[in-house]
Amino acid sequence: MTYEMILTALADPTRRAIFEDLSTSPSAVSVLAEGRPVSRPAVSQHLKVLEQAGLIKAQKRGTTRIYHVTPQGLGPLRDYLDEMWGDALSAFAAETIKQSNKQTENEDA
Amino acid sequence: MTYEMILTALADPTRRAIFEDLSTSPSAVSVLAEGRPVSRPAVSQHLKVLEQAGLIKAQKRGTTRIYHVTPQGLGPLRDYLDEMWGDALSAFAAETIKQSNKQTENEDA
DNA sequence: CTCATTAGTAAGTTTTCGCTTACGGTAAGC
DNA sequence: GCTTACCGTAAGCGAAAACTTACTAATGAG
Repeated sequence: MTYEMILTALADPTRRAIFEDLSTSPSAVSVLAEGRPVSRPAVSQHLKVLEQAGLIKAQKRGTTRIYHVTPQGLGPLRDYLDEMWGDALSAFAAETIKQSNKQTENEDA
Repeated sequence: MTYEMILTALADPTRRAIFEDLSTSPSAVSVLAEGRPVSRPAVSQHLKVLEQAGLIKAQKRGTTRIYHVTPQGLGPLRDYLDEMWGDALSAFAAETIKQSNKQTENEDA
């Protein structure tokens, strides 16, 4: 939901790999666990974190649960990044102007 | 440098707060540590992680070191996000078409 | 030269987190 | 109904990470 949860969710390598897998095509839990060096419950726990972050959702079909990526899941992080990017640029610009002014003051003296 | 390092760097709340502070305006280490519930060495260690991720840089001035945000520091993460965003959308679209086809098959039968 | 200020580093501790094993719960097949 | 397959949850463990308390280094002021 929030960009903080998305960041912590994508910070872990295993969890990020699962998310990237799901970004290609939806898949069941046991299938996701097959190709990985971790157990199936570990994958389940990772899926829970990803789901709480709003990145994926489950779709029950019998006993199996098909997980798929949420289309706008990365939205909050994207917005946060845009905001920070703007702040960083303006902060850098402001500092450049500041330096320029100091330079001018020195020239004045 | 890489988007993995940026993700792990921004995942920690304290580190993210420091980065957001620096996005507003450059600051020295002791100043950054003042308003926070952690010690100054802890801040130093966080700054090291942020610097290795390419998000900030230091500027020596006497004994003090002024840290400032790198303008293009968030670039790699931004690129990664754009790529994942595209994948997520196309995966969702592909699944929608798949469902639509299955629906048509049922209608044919 | 001495002392004070600023900050990075080392070592040790505490906490967090990812993983495993074990268990419970639900749906399908015989 | 009984078994099998699939999955989430709980509890416990070990490794990683964040934090603290020293200590060391470098620069400026007196």
